[in-house]
Amino acid sequence: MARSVTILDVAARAGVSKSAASLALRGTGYVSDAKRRAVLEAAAELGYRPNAAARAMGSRRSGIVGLILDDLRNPWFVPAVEGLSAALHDAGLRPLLGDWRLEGSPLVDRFLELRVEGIVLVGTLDGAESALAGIAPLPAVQVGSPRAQAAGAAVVTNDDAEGARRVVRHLAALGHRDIAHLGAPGTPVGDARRTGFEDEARRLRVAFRSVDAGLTEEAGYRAGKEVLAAAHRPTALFAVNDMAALGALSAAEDLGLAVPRDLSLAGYDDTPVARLRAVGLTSVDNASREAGQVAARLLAELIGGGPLPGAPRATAETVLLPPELKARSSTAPPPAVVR
Amino acid sequence: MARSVTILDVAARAGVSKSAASLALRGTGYVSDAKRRAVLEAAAELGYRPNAAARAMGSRRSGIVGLILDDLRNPWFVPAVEGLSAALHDAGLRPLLGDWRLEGSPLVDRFLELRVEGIVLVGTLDGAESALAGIAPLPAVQVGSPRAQAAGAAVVTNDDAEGARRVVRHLAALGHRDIAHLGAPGTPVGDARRTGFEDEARRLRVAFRSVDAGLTEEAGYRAGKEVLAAAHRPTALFAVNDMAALGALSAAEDLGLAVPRDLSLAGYDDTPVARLRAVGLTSVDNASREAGQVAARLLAELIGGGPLPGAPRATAETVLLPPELKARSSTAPPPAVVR
DNA sequence: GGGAAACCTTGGAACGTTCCCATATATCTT
DNA sequence: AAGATATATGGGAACGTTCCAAGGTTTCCC
Repeated sequence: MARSVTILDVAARAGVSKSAASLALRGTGYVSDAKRRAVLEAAAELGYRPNAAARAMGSRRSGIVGLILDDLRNPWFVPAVEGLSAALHDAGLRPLLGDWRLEGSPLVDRFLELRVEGIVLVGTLDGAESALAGIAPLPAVQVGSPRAQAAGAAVVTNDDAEGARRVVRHLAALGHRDIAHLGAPGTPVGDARRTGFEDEARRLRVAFRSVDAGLTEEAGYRAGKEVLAAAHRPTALFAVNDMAALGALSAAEDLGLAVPRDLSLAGYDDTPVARLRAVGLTSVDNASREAGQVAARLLAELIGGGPLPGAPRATAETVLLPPELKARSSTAPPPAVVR
Repeated sequence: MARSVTILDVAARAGVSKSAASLALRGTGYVSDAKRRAVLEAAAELGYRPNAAARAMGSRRSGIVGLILDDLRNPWFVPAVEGLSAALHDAGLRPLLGDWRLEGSPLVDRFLELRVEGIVLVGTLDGAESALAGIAPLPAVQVGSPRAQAAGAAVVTNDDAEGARRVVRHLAALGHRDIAHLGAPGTPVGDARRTGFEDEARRLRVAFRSVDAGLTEEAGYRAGKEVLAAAHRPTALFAVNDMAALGALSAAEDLGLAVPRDLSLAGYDDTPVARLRAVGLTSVDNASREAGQVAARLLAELIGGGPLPGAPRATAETVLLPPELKARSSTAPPPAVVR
C-alpha cells in the first residue's frame, strides 16, 4: 500500500510550507501567484487528492448533507434530488444518498457519525419517527408530504390540494358533471388530494363521490371495478396517483369501457408510465425539481447560521409549490347520451 | 455549537483510559467485562457517536465503498443494490450511493477523497471511461453489462444471451415459426440479446429477422410499426427491453392488431411496468439481486487482500448469472390461419 | 514454584488536514 | 517619515480516533 500523497509532499515539491500549500489549494487567504501556481502544479504532478477525513478533522466541518430517500423503487424523487443536488453544490455542500426502506435507522446513525451538516428527508418515510428524533439538533428539511415529521424540520412540498383542484377544473371544462375520486385516505398525499377534489367539485357544482382505494395498482383496480360496475356510473375518474389510475384503467377494460370514449381517467404524479404512448394518462406534474432547489437553499441557510442566529433551530416552516396539469389522451368530453 | 461528546468524555465518565474505551466500543482486544459494561453505559448516557472522520484517520480505513449508479431514473438497479447492500454489510463495509448522470466525474473525485476502499459500478455508465481511469489502483467490480469497463475491474452480469434464448424457446413452444427481434445494436445488452436470439432461432429452425430499434419506447414504436406494416408480418415480436416492447405494443394497437390474439410480444428486464395488469408483458427477470450479492462478495475479497496478495489487482473476471423467463398475457399461440 | 502464555491496562505517537498566531515585507495615507 | 493597513509566510497546536509498545496481572502447565 503505497502511502498516499499528502499535502506535505505537495508542499515539499513546490518548495513552500504546508500552510501555504493548504491556502493555495483551497483558494483562500493570501498566497502569492507564483506560489499558488507552483503548488497547483506540484499537486497535479503528484496526483494529490485531499483526504476528506483529515479535512473534516481539521476544519470541524464535513461539508456533506445526508439525503434520506423514501424508496429507490419509486423514482418520483429523481427531479427533487436533481434540484437538491444542484442547489447544494452551489452552497459548497455535497449530498450523500441513502435509502430508508433499504437501510432503516442505521442510515441515520451513519449520517450522524459522518457528521453531516444537515439532513434532507425526501418523501413520506413510513415509520421513521423514532429515527428522526435522533437528528434533533441538526438542520433538517423535508421535501414531499411528510408523514413522519422530524421535530422542527422545515417542509417544502407540492400543493397537492391545488393539483387536485386543477384536475377537477379540467374535467369540468370538458363537460363532465359526475366525477368519482379513488382516494387514499390516511396518507398525507391522499388526504390533501381528496380535500382539493371535493372542494373544487363542490365549488363548481359538479356531482362527485370519493371512494377509498389506495396508492397501488391493485387498489385502483378493485375500487375502479366497484365504482364502474355500480348502477349510476360517473363519466370521469380521478385517481389519487398514476398507479391507482392504471389499475382503474384495467378495471374499465375488463368491463368493456373504452377510455376516453366511455370514461375519462386522470392520475397524479406524472410518472414516466403516464407518458407512455400506450397509456397516455392525464396527470399532474409536481414541481419536484423546484421543490428540491427550494429545500436545498433553505437548508443551506439553516446551516450557515440561519435567519435567527440565537435560536436553537429555525421554526418549522412550510413552503407550498403549485403543480402543473398534463392533459393527455385519457381525458375527453363525456359521451353525449349520458344524463 | 456545543462541542460533541468524544471518546475521552466517555472514558472519563466510565473511569477508564481512552484506549480501554476504544477497545470496549469496538469489541476487539482485551477488556474486562466490568469495564466494557461501564463504557457502554457511559456511552449510552452521553449519547456518544463515534466520529467517522477521526476513526478513518486513526485506522487508515474508511470502511466505505462507493456505488456508482448509472441513472436513478431507471430503477432496474434496485434489486442489485439491495443485494450489494446486504452483502457489503456482512463484510463490515458501508455503501455510499451516487448517480453518474447527475454528478458525473466529480462523483469519482469525491469517492476518492473519502478514501473509499472499493468501487462498484452499477450499469452501463456511458462516457465514463476517463473518470474510471482515475480509480486505477482501487478494487472495483462492475455489475451489469459494462460499456465503459474500468481497467481490470471484475464484471458480474446477467447472461443476456441465455435470457434471449429462453424467450425464443418459449415462443417456439407456443407454436410461433416466424419471430422478429427489435434490437439495440451497439449497446452491450443489445448485442448479447440479439446474438442469443439469432442463435436459438437458428437452432430451432424458426424463421427470424432482426431490425434495429433502440432502448426507448419511441424506438420500439417506430421499429414495431415498420415490421408490423410489412407484407409478411411475424406472429411474435421480441423486443430488446420492456420499454421498446411497450412502444411496439402501441404500434400494434395503431395497426388494429390485438395482443396476444394477433401478435405475441415479449420484452426484457421484467420492469414493474411489465407486471401491471393493464400491460401483462412477458419478460425476462434478471437475477439482479444475486448479481449484487456476488459482486459485493467479490469486492470484499479484493479489499481484504484478495486471492493474489502480491498482485496489484486481481485479474478481470466475468461472472454470468442465468435469468428467468416470466411468461404473462402478452404471449400466446399464434392465430391458426396464418401461414 | 517457575516460566510461559493468556489476559488486561495505559500513555504516547500517529493519521492529514485546518486553524491560529507570530512575524515579515510591501503598499498606502497623512 | 512614521505609522497603518494589506499582503504574505510558516511553525505549532488542535481535531478524535486507532495503533503500538510497554508494563501489569492472572492462569495454566510441567
